[in-house]
Amino acid sequence: MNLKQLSELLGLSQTTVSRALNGYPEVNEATRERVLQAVKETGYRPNKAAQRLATGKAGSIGLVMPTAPGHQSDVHFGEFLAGLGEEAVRHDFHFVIMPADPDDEVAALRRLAISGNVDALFVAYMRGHDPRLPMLKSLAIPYVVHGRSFGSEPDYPFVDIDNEGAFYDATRLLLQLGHTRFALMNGPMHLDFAIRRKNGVIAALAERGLTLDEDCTSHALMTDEQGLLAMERFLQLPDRPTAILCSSTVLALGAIRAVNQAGLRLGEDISLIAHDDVLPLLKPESFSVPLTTTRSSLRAAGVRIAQRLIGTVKQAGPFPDQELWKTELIVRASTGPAPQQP
Amino acid sequence: MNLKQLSELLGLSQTTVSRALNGYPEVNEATRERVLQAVKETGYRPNKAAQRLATGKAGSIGLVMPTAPGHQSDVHFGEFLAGLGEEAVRHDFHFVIMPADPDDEVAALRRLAISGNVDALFVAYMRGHDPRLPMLKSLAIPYVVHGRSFGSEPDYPFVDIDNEGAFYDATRLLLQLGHTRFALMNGPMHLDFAIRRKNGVIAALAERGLTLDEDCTSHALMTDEQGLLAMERFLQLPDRPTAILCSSTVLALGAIRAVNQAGLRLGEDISLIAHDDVLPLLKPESFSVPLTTTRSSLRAAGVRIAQRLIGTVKQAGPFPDQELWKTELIVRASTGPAPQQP
DNA sequence: TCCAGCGCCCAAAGCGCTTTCAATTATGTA
DNA sequence: TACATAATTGAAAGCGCTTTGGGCGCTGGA
Repeated sequence: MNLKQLSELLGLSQTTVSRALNGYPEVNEATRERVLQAVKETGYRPNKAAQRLATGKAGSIGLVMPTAPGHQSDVHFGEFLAGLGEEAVRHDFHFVIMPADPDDEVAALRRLAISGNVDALFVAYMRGHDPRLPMLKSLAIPYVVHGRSFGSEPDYPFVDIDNEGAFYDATRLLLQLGHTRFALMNGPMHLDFAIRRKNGVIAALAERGLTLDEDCTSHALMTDEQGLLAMERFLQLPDRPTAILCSSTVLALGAIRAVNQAGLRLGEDISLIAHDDVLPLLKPESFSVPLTTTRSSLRAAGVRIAQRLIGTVKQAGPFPDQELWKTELIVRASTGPAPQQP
Repeated sequence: MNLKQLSELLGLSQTTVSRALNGYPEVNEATRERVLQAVKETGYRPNKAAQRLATGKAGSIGLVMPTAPGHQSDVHFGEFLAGLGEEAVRHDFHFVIMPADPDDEVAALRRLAISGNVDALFVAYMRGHDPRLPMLKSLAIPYVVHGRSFGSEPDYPFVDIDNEGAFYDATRLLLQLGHTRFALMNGPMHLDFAIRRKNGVIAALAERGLTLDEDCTSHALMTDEQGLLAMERFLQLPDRPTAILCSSTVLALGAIRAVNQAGLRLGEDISLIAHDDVLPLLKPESFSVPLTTTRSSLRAAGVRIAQRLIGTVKQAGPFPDQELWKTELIVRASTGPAPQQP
């Protein structure tokens, strides 16, 4: 059943039927009722491809999913998707996911954009001086970035959290507790959030005349395994740190295993603050020693970005271009006073 | 730049250019070269919507992502997606993800199918007597099911693991170790894999004249929290189980926390076998007591299903309709002889 | 010498929808 | 009554691609 058949069945023109269905005002209410009734009876559904060809709109937002054989799938990504999805479903939008080799992201994003398969793009895993930014700007398709790109002029639409502030505050808390030897367990070095978090730590330390040692910094994928490895390294240092800043509860999972294996007590021998993306799988309050965290829901960010993207496509009012969310610092049992010097 | 402009530029007809691009044989090699060259120079990309309208093919596979405010995002889902993606990227396919309220999945799937946005469907989270099956059969769009539907005639294309066999084998191992009091920590009761796993346990127990107590069975979302709760319940039973079968390493995570909190030792007081979907986040060998598991990679299943789906769309040879993968039983430290009766 | 057959290429007809431009009728207004 | 105006509806022109049904010039066997 297509438009033509439907209109013949109703004795109307395709024009009128189309208008009736799309809510145009210039069609008689009685006629519209008839059309709607017929749609119900026949189960007619407009052909999306045709609609798209005619309007240029696809009703979808696109994103690139980094993936490759051997590429670690990222829990954070799934959670973010759930947020996007939650909002998209309210507007009858869908996603087009273009899987791509992480080395090929710029090209993949461009392909996705000019494929005409999507109305808007969502971009994540931002890096410093991210090469996707100039590309996106040249592309004339709406987009929102999750995160920012350190070193690039912030003249693009984004939703980000105050990573620097979060880690600054966390560090200050540990300083107030008397800690002086710090370590940072961070995400991959090239990622924007990692850069900013590190800066936050450094800034807070600098106020007390302290510095962050290279040995006491790790940059790695945010998996529990990497957390374990990094912590083992820290613990073997001659003058081992007592205060750990950690970029994810996933990293913390491994880190804490290392602490336990070393026979140390979390919250006493070692204080740890992790950033909590509010992953349903890893609740900081369910850790055997509940975790002090800086918190900001990844999922909520997904919802918000979807809102902005869909709103823009539907021309539903202006949105603030740039949003910087504050994080919460939630104190639990994994932080305590610095142990007395032996 | 569109086909028309490109063909004018080349002094050819649209027909010839189109054929040259799509690899039809009836075009002169020299001409084809010229066309390809021009494409490179102009950066011409065919409009997907138009292609789709003309051919009816979309180059995409669709799936429904269950989501809702408050709905737990599922790590397993993300991992599976990564597998699908890995294969899709090799064939320049993409996904269309239709987010849907879990209560609305049948309708969402139908919408997706008739939207014309996808060439094939992937279906997961199968239930007993799954209502999506008859719907899919009536739909004339290729699909592959991940899992099966207990109680439905197995006359649909699927990739599944031998859940019953896996849990049968796991139970037998524990029986051989002398255990007699069993508990099963399962996924949601309505899901197919949960039903089959339970049956596997029951079958193995029956051979020794044992039964699985209702009190010793839990059905819940596969989160660490639920694992904790279930295990706490088990441990409070007057005659508490010594052998635990567990449907996921995620559940095991919580379960083990409960074991530790109760001051019991895993592999001695309590033996536990979990099913391992090979989630990168939770490696059974990295648990403080390495986990004995039944193993089958979720990601590999994703790759395989994508292969079949894409192959079918591209008419690339016949595929076996139904694949049942064996799982591996990998013994580590979380299983040991049944403790002596006090 | 003829004509079937082949190699290449083209015009034009869709695919199913939206939207512009116009036409027709009904409604006021002078 | 006459004419501008609003209210409805239609015809037809795309959107950019694929594909059908020829057409034209050559070659080679009869």
